[in-house]
Amino acid sequence: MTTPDPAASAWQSMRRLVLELHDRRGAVSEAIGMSYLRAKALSRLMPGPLTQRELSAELMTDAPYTTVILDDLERRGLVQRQVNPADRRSKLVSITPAGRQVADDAGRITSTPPEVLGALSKAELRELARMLGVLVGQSERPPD
Amino acid sequence: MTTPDPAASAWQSMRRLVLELHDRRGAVSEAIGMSYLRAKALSRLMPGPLTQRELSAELMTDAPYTTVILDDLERRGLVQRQVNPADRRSKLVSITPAGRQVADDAGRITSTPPEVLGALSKAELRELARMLGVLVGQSERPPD
DNA sequence: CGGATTAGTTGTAGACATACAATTATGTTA
DNA sequence: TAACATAATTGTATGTCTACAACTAATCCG
Repeated sequence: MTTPDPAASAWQSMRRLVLELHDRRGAVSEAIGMSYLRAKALSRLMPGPLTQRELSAELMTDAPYTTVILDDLERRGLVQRQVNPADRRSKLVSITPAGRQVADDAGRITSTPPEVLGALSKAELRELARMLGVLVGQSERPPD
Repeated sequence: MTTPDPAASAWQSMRRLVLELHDRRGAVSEAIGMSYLRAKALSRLMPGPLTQRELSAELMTDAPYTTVILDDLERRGLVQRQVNPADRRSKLVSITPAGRQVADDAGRITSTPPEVLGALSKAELRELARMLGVLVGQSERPPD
């Protein structure tokens, strides 16, 4: 027997839960009638407008494909592009009310926790959420 | 302020950690020179041979695409197909030593926990691993 | 035996994503 | 102003995945 490494075990369980046992990405695509990446683009625009360059970075796509995605979303009336007054080379992409509607539908699916979380007590869930919150916070913080 | 739901918070943090902050799928594909799905196929064959039908179910792919994937993996010398002596309609797919090598490389990348887990104490990590283990176990168990 | 079922293969079509080259418009800087 | 850099677009090529239809071979069952 190898000594179990709790960090490795936790990480592998997390991956298994998110990527396999409770993957919601297919359900999202089906529910809103567009690819997961398009849904992700809408969700990134919820807090406020972004330039295409910024959106490219969020989605990890190159500029040409970002154009393709936005052409699609704009045709559907879910986003708007307008020239950035501060730098007329770039365009600010903003989400429309219809786009918010779709993003909300998608968000409802992805963010609803799997029922199985009920297997833990309220106290355990609070502790779990706290620890995972720390990990997210630390991951977002640039390393010192 | 809405009352924070710890289950929803935990789930969203998990998704964010796995899908965004520490996604390894791109790195795996790049490292081993094939798609993530092919890597996943190899990993599923590690415990032992499967029929193509069983492998299809694991990968959530239909039979024709499973054939395509296996043609590719076989051409690379990473898997072997042989007629199942117990049912000559089906074929048993087994991983080769070269395939194990590749699967190990991929596994090393996906299963290495992000350094940020060091932000939690040993005791916290044990508790985190325990709770996530419960969730995985419950998710795999068919609902009563 | 003969019909139905199952496992796998071949082929086709299309959506989606990645990558790169070339171009236009705008902005920055020497 | 001229040279260069940046943002976005257009176009092309390719890899990947999903879905379906049609087929062969083997098995099961009435």
